[in-house]
Amino acid sequence: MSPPARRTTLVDDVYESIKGQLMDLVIEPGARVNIEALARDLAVSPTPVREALARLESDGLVRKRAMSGYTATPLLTADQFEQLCQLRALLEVPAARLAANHPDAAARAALTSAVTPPSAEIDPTDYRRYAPFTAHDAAFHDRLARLSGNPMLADSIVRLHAHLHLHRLYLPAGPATDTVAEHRAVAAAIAAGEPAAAAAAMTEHLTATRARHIVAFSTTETGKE
Amino acid sequence: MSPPARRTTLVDDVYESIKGQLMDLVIEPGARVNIEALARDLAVSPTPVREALARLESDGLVRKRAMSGYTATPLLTADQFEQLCQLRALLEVPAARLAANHPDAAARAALTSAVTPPSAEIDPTDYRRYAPFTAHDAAFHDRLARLSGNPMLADSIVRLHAHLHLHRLYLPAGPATDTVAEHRAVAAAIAAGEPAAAAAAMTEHLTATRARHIVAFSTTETGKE
DNA sequence: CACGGCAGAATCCTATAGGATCTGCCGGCA
DNA sequence: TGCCGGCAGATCCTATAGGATTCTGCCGTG
Repeated sequence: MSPPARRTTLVDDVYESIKGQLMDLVIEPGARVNIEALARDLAVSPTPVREALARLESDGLVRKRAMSGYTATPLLTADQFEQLCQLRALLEVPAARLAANHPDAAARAALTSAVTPPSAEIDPTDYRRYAPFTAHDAAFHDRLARLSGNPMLADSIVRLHAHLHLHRLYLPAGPATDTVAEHRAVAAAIAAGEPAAAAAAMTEHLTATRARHIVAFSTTETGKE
Repeated sequence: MSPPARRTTLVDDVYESIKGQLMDLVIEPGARVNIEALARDLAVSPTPVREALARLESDGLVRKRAMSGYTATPLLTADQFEQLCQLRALLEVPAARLAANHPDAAARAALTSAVTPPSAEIDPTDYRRYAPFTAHDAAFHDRLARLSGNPMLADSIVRLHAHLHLHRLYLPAGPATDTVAEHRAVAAAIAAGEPAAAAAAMTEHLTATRARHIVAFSTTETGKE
């Protein structure tokens, strides 16, 4: 009965586990990732660990140097953070516009329920057991992205959230109440089916978010590549 | 002297090789990917093949079903192709605008030299030994994306090209001369440092490209997920 | 003729072993 | 003091083996 039947592969479990450790900062940005040590921690062999790391590399969460192993992706520099904000605006503002045009009014309204920050409503099977609020924020943006009706657009957006998340854990940032209020404005415009208002609210939110986070770079500058 | 010194990992070679086979349609979309068969072909063990496939999965070129192996990602449906075009417009039009604002005038002008379709100028070390023209098209868009000055934006754009490429190989599409002419217009606007004109030219190009390719779906509809 | 079940083969997934490479430390020399 | 070369330990990369699971073809039954 020890391993009688597995409905999921070890590699998948290991992948989620390592991803969680990276998101929780158990493995700090820039730190070297020891394959055998991870394998011992997870009580598996190095083989599935290597495969999981290969996937995480394509996700941009770790980097590989030939014959030298993996390292956790370092934090973004100030320039890179600016570029990330710029890219978010290019993707998420149109996503909000599209979501407001979604034909299913009920689905649009359901987004409003996602703005309330319930700390206990987070799916425990998901890998997001880390800092509750930043996970909630990511969940809201993910739902909105999927509501755009363009899965490829949603994937591109979701892919960016991992990097943002790491920075949020390094600073307390501005008051969460502001973020919730901005989310509420976006959700309201989408529920009302007003694309222009939704786009404007999202632009406002992203601008405010950038302002809340950019101050962290003035004090602690990593400077690393 | 058999394997005296390797400056690159076997996994990297295998990754590029499999990617090439997918791009060349040696492995057809939707086909099952046999790990051991690939390992025999490449004269390596299954271990590096598995690791390469894990990376390709994150790239979206293959899919994994637990306990059942990998399959090459099927061709896009008509809906997905529309979504891809929409996403390209969101990313590449701003990229053209940014490229036109690039401070280095020489770099902007260098893009113009990339519009000529020299079939022999393709880097042989690159994995793009497949259909020459579509590779040239991808190279042009890649260079333009990098010229935007936003590496994250460029990565998001490049990530979309793989899927587009597969479709280009399934149809002769419209005359290549049109594509080259459109590229020339985009490059000229960027070289001249005119963001609005560059954005307009890119919009035109993407619209025309979509029109050239969308007709292929009316005849052969895969219908698969 | 259609459908469900079963045995064999093929394939996948994980663990382990061994050769090759890199990193850190230590002593010698300018 | 500062720099360079070499050795030991740790780590990585690849190959191979074996248990577990899935797929395929065949047979029997309704």
